[in-house]
Amino acid sequence: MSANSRLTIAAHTLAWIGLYQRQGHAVATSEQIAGSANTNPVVIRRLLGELREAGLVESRRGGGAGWSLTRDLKAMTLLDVYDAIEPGPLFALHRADPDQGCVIGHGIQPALQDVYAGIECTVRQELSKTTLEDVLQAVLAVPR
Amino acid sequence: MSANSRLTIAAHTLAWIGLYQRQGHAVATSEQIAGSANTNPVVIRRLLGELREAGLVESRRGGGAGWSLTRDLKAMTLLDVYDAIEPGPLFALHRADPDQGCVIGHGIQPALQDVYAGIECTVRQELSKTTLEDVLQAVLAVPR
DNA sequence: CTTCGTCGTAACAAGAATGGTTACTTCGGA
DNA sequence: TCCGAAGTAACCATTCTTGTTACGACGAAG
Repeated sequence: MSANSRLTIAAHTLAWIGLYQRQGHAVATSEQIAGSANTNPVVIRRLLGELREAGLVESRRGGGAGWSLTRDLKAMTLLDVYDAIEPGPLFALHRADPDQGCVIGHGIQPALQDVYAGIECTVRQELSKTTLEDVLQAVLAVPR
Repeated sequence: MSANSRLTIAAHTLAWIGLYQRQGHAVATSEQIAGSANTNPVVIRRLLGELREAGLVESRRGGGAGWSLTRDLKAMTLLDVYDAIEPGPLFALHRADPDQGCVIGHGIQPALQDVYAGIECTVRQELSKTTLEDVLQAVLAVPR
């Protein structure tokens, strides 16, 4: 499906900020997070920008600049993150409209739309069951 | 997520062949299906090739060539189709391995893998609930 | 045994999404 | 005023999907 790693990087980022703040730091920088996630700071800033628009994080500029959470990890689910960074549907319909003169071509889109809607609904339910706090605890529980 | 329409086109194709065979025809051609789905015959043949490898359809060459189902639409679920044409996972992990020296970097992949596995499991369950016969009936039930 | 329609498949191009990188401007505390 | 980091534009490489053309392989029909 050509899956991307945006949800992964976003979860990584939020867990990192959350842990860092618990260690007494006020803000985290994109460079620190990029170091942990092994990617480029601009990639992190782009993602954090979308998370900020969704109200999950906020940023400070100037001296002592960086990113911080707007609420506790317990009050943040993977669905919140997913909605913040993934715009489109899981499955796409036809690129070009099918032949409406054909019985199948005429009815296939409404028929599949129902199925797809049901699937997206269950995915969203599943995502909403896991908080970022759950993720952080699972991370810390991994033996080293 | 850059969703594709492969599952849609495959379902369209199978429903089309199924209906066509019920109308008394032995085989369907990629050109006929492409006309209904409003795409190119080669696109259909490529998809049908993958469905054939999964054992859902078979093809005949030479005179009177074309495609036919290997079993009834009732015995074919969207999960069978999905497995035949979608190789990868729904969500990807990091492109480059995260910093293993960092607590988050070390534990994030196992932690997220569990979550992702659970989600894929529910998606598969959901897909397995719908047969291609269900799809065809839903298509035929759409008012024109 | 030739013809013809269709499969099978390679090759290529367009388009979009993702991710990485560089570079520059803007902010605001020290 | 200085400086570190955000904000953001621009560009590129890669990959996936889809569409398209082209051509060989096949096999029934005549």
